[in-house]
Amino acid sequence: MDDRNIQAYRLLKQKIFGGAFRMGERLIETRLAEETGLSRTPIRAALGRLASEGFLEHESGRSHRMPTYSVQDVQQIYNCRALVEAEAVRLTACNGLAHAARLELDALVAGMGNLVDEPDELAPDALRQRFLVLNHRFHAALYEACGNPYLLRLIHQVTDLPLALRNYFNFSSEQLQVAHSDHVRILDAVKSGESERAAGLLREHIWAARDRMLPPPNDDLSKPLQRTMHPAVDPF
Amino acid sequence: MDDRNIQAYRLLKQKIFGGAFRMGERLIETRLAEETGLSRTPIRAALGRLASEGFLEHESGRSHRMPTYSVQDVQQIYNCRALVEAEAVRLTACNGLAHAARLELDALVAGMGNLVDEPDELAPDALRQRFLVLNHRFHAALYEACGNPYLLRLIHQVTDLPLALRNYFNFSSEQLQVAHSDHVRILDAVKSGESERAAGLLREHIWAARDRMLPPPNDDLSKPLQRTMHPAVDPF
DNA sequence: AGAGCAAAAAATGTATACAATATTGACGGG
DNA sequence: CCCGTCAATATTGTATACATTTTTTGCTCT
Repeated sequence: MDDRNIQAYRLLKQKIFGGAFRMGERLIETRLAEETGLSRTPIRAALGRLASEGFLEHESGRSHRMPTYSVQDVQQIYNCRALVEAEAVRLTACNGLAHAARLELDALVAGMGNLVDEPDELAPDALRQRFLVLNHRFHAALYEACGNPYLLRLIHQVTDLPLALRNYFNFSSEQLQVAHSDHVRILDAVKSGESERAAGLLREHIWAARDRMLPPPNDDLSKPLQRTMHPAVDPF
Repeated sequence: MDDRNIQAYRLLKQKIFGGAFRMGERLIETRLAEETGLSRTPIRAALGRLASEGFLEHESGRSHRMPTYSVQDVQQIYNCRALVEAEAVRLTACNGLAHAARLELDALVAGMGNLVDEPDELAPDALRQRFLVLNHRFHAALYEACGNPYLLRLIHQVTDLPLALRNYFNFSSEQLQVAHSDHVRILDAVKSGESERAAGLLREHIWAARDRMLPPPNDDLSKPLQRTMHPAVDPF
């Protein structure tokens, strides 16, 4: 239909998370409107919403901007992730998995297992991208069953942010292997209802991801990050 | 000067948190525009932002609506509060309080102490209102020093929501007294750097508030709440 | 009466014009 | 040569008009 509001929001979110803008770059309404063929009104609404969700910065009178993240920012975001996601998985383990959820999680884990077991079937970049998408879906599916919609809201705020940042880090295939075995253990704990263990494992999993992101020893943690790669996949 | 966007946002937020709308009520753009003397554009932007922050519901083509909260919703919101606020106060205790923050917190605690010690100086409703405002500021100030802006963001999302709900619950003066002594103990723990104890006390404090909100034994926890009082104070 | 339908009214979604403000670039003085 | 000032330009903020959709109203038929 002509819900250009939704269209504009989707388009911009994809561009943002696809790495179309550099950190600190200005997102100019008129230009975006021309590029997308929409008018300024829906573009503006989408920018406002994205800013309110924390994916863009905005001060009155000036353009919306892509935020600049430092290593410290990434660490703080991952600390938030560990907090809220561990609680969600704890609740999920308490509630028990529905049949459909169990099937989906098994499929996602199997998919990631295939990727790490056959690392030569794809180019390294493509492999990483596929893994990241499956990884994101796996985490989302784990939390979906937690039963607290307000907690889910919080989770999305801090889990979607790192997606925009994945363009700034590289992962070795060993790291993917470790992540995969973490997932297996976490899912096991959830299936058997060991809620505290599941929460603990997940917390460690996120903390490990946080620490892995530390670039080569760097004096100034508040310096903006440098980008390392340009993928173009979106998990939405 | 004429940032009507900000004006509209403030005005609507005050109306929402001041209890101007019933649960489920439609917020009609043209009417709000007429009432406030602003045009539809800034009203619309403010409504969109408030919806994106979770304070209003909206589906495309229909009016923005005030959400309807059940007892279960309130419980889930308070569980989120306990989670994120306990972490924030833990961090604050680890970091240590700056001088200015310590003064402010002492003043707020003293203010609440005066209110509960002299309960007859004011009408019960006025007393409750003043206490709630000081209480909100106390909690906000406690978390401000945690050093993680992303965590602060999450906190605001779930701490501001119950403000809109305070119109649906009553508090006895004994409950205020208990809350006050909780605050004293929490602040003590923070001052002496006992981070885990501070976090634990705060978690219990929030959980107690959650359980206090349970209305008389009620079979259906997912039934919408009934309002009980009509204050008009805003802590923003 | 009450349900179903159609027309009227109301409200939202979108585009666009204009005003207010911020940004850019050129110019001149220190 | 760098810095500040001022004009030119670009961009955002706001109002408003119109198209589209939803909601209400009134009527008919059972």
